[in-house]
Amino acid sequence: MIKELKDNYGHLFEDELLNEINQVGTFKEVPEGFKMIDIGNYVKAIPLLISGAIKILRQDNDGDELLLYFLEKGDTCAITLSCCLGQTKSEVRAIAETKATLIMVPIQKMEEWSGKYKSWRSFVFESYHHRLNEMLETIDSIAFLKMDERLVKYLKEKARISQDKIIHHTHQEIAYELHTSREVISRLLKKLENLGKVKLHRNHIVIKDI
Amino acid sequence: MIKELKDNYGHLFEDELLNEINQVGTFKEVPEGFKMIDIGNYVKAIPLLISGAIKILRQDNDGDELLLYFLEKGDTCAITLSCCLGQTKSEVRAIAETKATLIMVPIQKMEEWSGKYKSWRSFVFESYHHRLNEMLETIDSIAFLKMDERLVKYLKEKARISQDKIIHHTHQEIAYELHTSREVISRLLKKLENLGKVKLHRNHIVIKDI
DNA sequence: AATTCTCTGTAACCAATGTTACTGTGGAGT
DNA sequence: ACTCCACAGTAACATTGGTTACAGAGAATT
Repeated sequence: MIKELKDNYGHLFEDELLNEINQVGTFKEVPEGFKMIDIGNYVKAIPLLISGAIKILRQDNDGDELLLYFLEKGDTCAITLSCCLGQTKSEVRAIAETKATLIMVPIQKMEEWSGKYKSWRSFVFESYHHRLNEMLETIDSIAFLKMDERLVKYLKEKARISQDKIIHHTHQEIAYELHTSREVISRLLKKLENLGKVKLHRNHIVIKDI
Repeated sequence: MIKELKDNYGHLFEDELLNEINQVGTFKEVPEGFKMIDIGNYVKAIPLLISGAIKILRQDNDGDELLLYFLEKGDTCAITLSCCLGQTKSEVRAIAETKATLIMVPIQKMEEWSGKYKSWRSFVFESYHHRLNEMLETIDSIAFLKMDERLVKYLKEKARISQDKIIHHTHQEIAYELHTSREVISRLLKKLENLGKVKLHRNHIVIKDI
């Protein structure tokens, strides 16, 4: 494991901390679509993402979903961190967007390292900062953008995250993540296709120029 | 100052830390409507709220506003904290919702105390946790609720924050904070009045039963 | 090949919200 | 008392997005 650790977190943490992580952390590989945390779950470990992407979703009481943001290489989940500390239930769902590898660190280390390593504190604070900004970005999108703009933003982000011009989702799946209906997404995608920005296929969408 | 400190933060911090805060912090009183931080400002001090309430607003490029949440007694602003650390500009605007008193702590102390006092770390983490949850709550409202439900929630929250059944706002002001138009608010308020839930007046609204 | 199932396309309609335009009204200032 | 002005009421209309309903096209299964 130590190599992946160094490659991804070596510039952040001192050797001593890297060694500690290496000792107590467990390496984990999850397939695409793997449900890592569900709403109401208690969190037992802090994930440090090595590769791949995790999507974080919010769900209301009626089961309606909304995509909040993605975690990428070098990220950890700030919401998880605060769940660890407060020993509270998760307010969000985390699902592997792509195949992902991560290191799981037992939550007891969280507080211990926060006192001991300045770099760990910085990492945690930085992570919170990053996450708050992602949340603001999400709020901007749903508050200030129209659905067509949100869809374009969504497609761009998906393409970036998966490093692939082909979005492997059905219209229904996109509709869930943007919290709208399939018909609306079909309608807007067709408009984008007519504008030459995408090419629609069964089960996937090719990004051309957005 | 030490009395206010003890009263509001005595249960959180050990005496040594309280003394340090007392030494380096400056007491500040701001009137209702005072603009404490604007978008793009750099943050020079961490506010610890003693009394009153601060509203946190988001604004998009077109100047459209949206109320995010309130800070109350015992709270600090997590967004401010992360701005301090990263030395980045504020992404939000902070305005005193009521007359407020607070203690301003120089940002250098942030990192120093984080290493030194467990209680300070807990406070900061707890604060982030709280703020992330407030953000989720805000997202829920704008993503999952209709405008009439959002308005009711808004009125309740305003009444709670100001401890007053009378909301001293014009329809236009409410419209800004909910990011909609004055006409929409007037329409919905009139419905609420017809249902006997509020009583409308010029420049204020009396909450009756919501 | 026939059947079934999922996904997509699309029209028609409805509900919620935003916009335009105008009226009335209470209070402040003269 | 008169004028002015910010605020509130409201109708009519436009737009966006959500819903219903149904058709057709692939893909998978029998």
